[in-house]
Amino acid sequence: MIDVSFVRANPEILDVALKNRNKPPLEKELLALEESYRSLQTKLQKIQEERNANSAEFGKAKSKGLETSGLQKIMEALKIEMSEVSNALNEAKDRFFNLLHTIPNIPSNECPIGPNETANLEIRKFGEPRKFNFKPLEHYEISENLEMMNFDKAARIAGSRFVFLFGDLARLERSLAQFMLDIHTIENGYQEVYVPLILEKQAMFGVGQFPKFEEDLFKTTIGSYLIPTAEASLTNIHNGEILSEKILPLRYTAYTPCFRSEAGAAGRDTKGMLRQHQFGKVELVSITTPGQAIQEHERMTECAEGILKKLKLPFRTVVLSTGDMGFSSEKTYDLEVWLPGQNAYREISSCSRCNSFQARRMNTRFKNEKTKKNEFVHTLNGSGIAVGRCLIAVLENYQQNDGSVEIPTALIPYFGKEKISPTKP
RNA sequence: GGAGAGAUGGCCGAGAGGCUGAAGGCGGCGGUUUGCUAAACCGUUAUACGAUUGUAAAGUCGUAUCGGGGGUUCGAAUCCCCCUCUCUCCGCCA
Repeated sequence: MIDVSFVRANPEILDVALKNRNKPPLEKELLALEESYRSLQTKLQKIQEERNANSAEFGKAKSKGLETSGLQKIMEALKIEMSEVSNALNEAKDRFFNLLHTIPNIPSNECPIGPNETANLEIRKFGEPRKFNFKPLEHYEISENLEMMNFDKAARIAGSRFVFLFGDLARLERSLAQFMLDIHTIENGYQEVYVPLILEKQAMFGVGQFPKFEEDLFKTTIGSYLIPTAEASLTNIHNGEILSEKILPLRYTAYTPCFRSEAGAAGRDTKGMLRQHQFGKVELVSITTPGQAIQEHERMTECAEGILKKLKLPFRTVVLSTGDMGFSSEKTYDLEVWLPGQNAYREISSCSRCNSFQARRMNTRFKNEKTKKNEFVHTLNGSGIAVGRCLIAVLENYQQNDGSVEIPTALIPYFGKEKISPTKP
């Protein structure tokens, strides 16, 4: 969540930020709610102070065997007043925090301002889209010809937006994940983590999934939620902790399935496995000091880009505009991979800098060595990268005229052979 | 799932209605002694929020916090209820 004292000290900034995110202004309302809850809090504290003083008095009088009925009357009156004020305070607090918790992060001024993805800014491009001497197919056409990807069978038993991968395609998914994890752990210094896939409400709140985006999550019968990304599990590793500055930055990576209800996506990307309720993703998370965050963001983005480069998949990197950014982010780079079958660049990784927005929600701090004060850490997350979409990209970019698919050179040691061919000719 | 025992500061651990934000120890920080290190000794050492002083650094006062929530009481770390988690034993199980 945002820092309210910052909002108070810097008028206008919040409303401008909200406008850039296509949201109505809230600053006035937020500050008024805060004011009303603060004044009630002060009032309650004064009553408590009086109560404590009288109570000490009462104890002394009692031990001396003095008359206490007068004091007792005062205390009883105080008690009633206290419970009234405290009820009012709780209501005011709820109103204030309910609003605060739904306010998105304030975009950095490095971000292009614009209403949606059309305002995103391309900052670099890698690779040239391959020239085909035949009409490139979409990934599901290639896969169905190979008879290794099946949506009908999945729909029959799991519903829409699920998929079966068979044989070499299942192996491709697995080898891509292993390839990515090896690079991030061995070359990029991330620690591999095996994580819970079901998290409690509190943890989802910490990373900003809750309460505003609850409908995007799958809820279990015990009231917990399936993770929509390993970011949720990894970022929460240090939930509630005070870290030593010396150990920062911390870098974590995990390969997990991700579960998304895709509540608002009805009708979008319904063909193929571009948008599924369940997909594999290798995630990168860094926890840093405020001073390290900007450089770490660049580094993390380069780590994600490195995967696409090694696989020789053409892509471009864009800075998301204010209107296209996620709730918790102050700046986001998207990597968009070239899909010849679609003749378009499509998102395959998203690297976000969240400053203290998540840390404040999780209450994750570090002790500043110089000032000896506890400060909120900064958190960053990025896909390193989405495995399901990467599989699509490999299929479409490496498809051959005869229906087979070549395996990128860097992946051959993981995949075990150089080509995927139809099982039955 | 059943039975029992627990949860106290950075860590260990006392406290069993008021004098307890909390003994003692460890660790950390500052200092004295010292050729250096070590040791010894002395001092200091929670967080959040509010009010207030100050240009600021910071100070002063107050409130809350002993796993979480509720209750009893003039007053709760301490008594009662509910929940969560940990440990031990039993059952079940990849």
